[in-house]
Amino acid sequence: MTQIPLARRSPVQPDVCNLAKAIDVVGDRWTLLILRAALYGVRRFDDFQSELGCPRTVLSGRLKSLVDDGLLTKRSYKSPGKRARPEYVLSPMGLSLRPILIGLTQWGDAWLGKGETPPISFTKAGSKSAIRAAFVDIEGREVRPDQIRPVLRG
Amino acid sequence: MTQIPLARRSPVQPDVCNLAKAIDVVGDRWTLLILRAALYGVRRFDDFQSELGCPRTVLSGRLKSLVDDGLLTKRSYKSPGKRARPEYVLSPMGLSLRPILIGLTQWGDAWLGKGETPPISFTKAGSKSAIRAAFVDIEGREVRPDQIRPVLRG
DNA sequence: CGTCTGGATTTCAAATGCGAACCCATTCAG
DNA sequence: CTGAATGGGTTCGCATTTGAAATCCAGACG
Repeated sequence: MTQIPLARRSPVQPDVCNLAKAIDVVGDRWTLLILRAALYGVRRFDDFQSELGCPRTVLSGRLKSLVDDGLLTKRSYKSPGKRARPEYVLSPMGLSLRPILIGLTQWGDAWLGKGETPPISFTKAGSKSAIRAAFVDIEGREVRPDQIRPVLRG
Repeated sequence: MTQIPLARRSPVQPDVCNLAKAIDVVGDRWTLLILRAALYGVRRFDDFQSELGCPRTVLSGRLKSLVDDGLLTKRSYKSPGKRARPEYVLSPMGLSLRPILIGLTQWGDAWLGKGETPPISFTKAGSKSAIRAAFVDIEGREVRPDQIRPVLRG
């Protein structure tokens, strides 16, 4: 039961599509795992490395791309008595991916979690009930998925 | 100005984390591009291929994984006078990724679109004003990003 | 001075990727 | 019946990317 009508082609060419561009930037296993860690507060090369267990070459390359693309900012930190080291923190551009990664977490909870209680959930400050990713109209009221309509420019 | 406190490690081990599991399933350039096309209504092997321009071997493999993982359903279609062919349609599991891909589209519009009008946008049925990805509480009221608090199980 | 430590680059085998050509079953045209 | 066309793949080499380990490098410290 698919509401999506058959198409031979997407209505938007991949080279104009910002979704395709976004996939180019973040659509990679390691890149997404790096962003996941960054959103949890990881900032340092070796911390990323021991968290991800990925080759240092790969990590080094991905961090560089993420900095080039503007998702991470490279800056120095200095613990007293140690030499200055770079750390990688999320820029506003990177931070604004949070809703998407939280949405993906909840998708994983729903479909891959095997019925177990999710290890992490999200609430509104001061409240105990969970929040979830959704769509809202201009006044901030929820729009159900089946109410969403794509509109092509033209 | 990062509100995220420094962490040496994510609070949730990757092998328990449903975000990490989700990334394992969809965190791949081609996989995401396939899902993008599928959400636009593409269903057939050659249509995917000519849209993505990816090697047929890769496409064949990714479609197989997506079917195995439950995001796509393989079924037959038959145009009159032609022989039966398989087509790949989104399952409910795959369809429920829509909000995430739309969110990613809007992220791309905001950060990668170079100020141009996005080629595609989304509205609520019957309305003309755009909708956006956000968080809502249990009653469907928007929660601002700075109000979000993670809660660990345990 | 020599050592330690966090951050990276070099090296090289193994895996994955790519592109092109090929295969297979069916349907249609002559 | 023969032969081309069509949609959906697989096979085959080669190029790139990965992975794991070893190495390098700069500054603090004893």
